[in-house]
Amino acid sequence: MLDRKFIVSHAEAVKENCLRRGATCDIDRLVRLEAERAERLQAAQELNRLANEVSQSIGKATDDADRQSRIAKGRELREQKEAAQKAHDELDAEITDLIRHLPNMTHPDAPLGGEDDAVEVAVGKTAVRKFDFKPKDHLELGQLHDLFDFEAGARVAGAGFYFLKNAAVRLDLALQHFAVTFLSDRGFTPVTTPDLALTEILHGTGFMPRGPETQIYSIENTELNLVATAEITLGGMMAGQTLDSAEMPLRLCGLSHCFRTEAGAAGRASKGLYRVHQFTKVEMFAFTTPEQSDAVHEEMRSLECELFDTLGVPYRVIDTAAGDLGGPAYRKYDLEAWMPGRGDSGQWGEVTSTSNCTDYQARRLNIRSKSAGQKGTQFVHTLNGTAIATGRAMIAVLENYQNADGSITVPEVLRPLMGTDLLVPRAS
RNA sequence: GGAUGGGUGGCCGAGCGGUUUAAGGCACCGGUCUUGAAAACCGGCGUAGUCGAAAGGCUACCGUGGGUUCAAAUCCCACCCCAUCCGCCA
Repeated sequence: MLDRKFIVSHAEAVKENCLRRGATCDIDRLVRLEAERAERLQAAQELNRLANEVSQSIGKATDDADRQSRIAKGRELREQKEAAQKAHDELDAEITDLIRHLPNMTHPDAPLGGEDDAVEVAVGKTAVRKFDFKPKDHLELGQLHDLFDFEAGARVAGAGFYFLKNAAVRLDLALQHFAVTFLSDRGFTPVTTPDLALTEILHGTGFMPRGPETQIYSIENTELNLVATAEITLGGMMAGQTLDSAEMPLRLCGLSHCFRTEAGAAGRASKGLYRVHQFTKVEMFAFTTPEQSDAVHEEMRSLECELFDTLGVPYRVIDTAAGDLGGPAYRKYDLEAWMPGRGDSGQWGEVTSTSNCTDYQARRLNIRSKSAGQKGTQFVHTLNGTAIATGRAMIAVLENYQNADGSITVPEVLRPLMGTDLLVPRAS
């Protein structure tokens, strides 16, 4: 959520930003409503002040008649105050609703345009491999090694759910373990998080459950929702808190399941594990001061690179264009891994994403920071970044590390965790 | 899930319809004193909104949300959380 005063004082910039990000909002109307709200607020406060004065004078009334007349005056003032307050509250609700739909401002260096205008800013250390055989996709490899059961997943929970089996389970755990260990060693406090969160927390992080196009599963008759990412719970962890600036940046890495309805995604390239309703993810999250957030964003990007370099998976990094940013993001980098089995002859597929949300989430979640010896507080900045989403990482590993005979070499860093160097196809 | 007791400023803790401007203490910050420190004494000590050029006002906030009243930390209702005991349970 943007700051009201900021919107009013930078109306043109906000308008332009909305245009760039493909959001529609009548900023002029918003500015008018806000001016009117401020007037009503002042009126209500003034009436309340007068009413308080009268109330306080009642104890000093000299006789009963005097007392009764003061009570009558007080009652009248309270009624007027209530009316003014109600007018204010209605405007306030309307304004909040409008503001809630405004996207964050955009980093000046973020590319302009939409989905196709992302700029490639780096490539990984691992070269895209030239196969001297026709590489299989992860589903074919899964068949050879008995790794997945999508049919059973569909029987149990519907299309988009799946069972991992055999080496896939060990690979899933190994990837989680690798990511958690890697980040723990680099100053991130590992946490496991709830897989459900209150609607209010979803709103605070910029997710909109219960809309027609929602990506979120909700639990009927409750305020609970299955989380789409640990970003929700990690951000919510500090909701309403005031953090000590000296302790920041506060770095966390959270392990959670992620649930997504993928509404509207039908028909898009989504074979196998690529686009599913549930997966497991190790997520980085940071609370920083405003001064720190750009640097921490670069740090997260470089950690994501290091993770995939260490895994030996080829990837490229793209700087997402303004029109393709989600609401809360000020800037976003995606890592796209090379997936040899995707499309006709391999394609890049998004495996991680890191966003600097500046104070957009912190304002809704009311997360502030305070410096010793300084008066007042400020909203913190929040950042998130995927370390490893095991489903998509698994696709990249399986497809890139396959051999002509159908066996799969285990990436070196995962060997101690998997207990083997090579996955051999089951006897058919 | 049942019973009981609780949720008040950074912390402890009083207040239980209007002399509260939330007492008092601890912690913290500034000062006096001191060679320095401690002690003692004096002063300060929350967050947000709002008005003001500033000084400084004003408004809201005593777990949360409603209600009663001219007036609520205080009375009423609902809910949440914590503690202890019991039950259940991985």
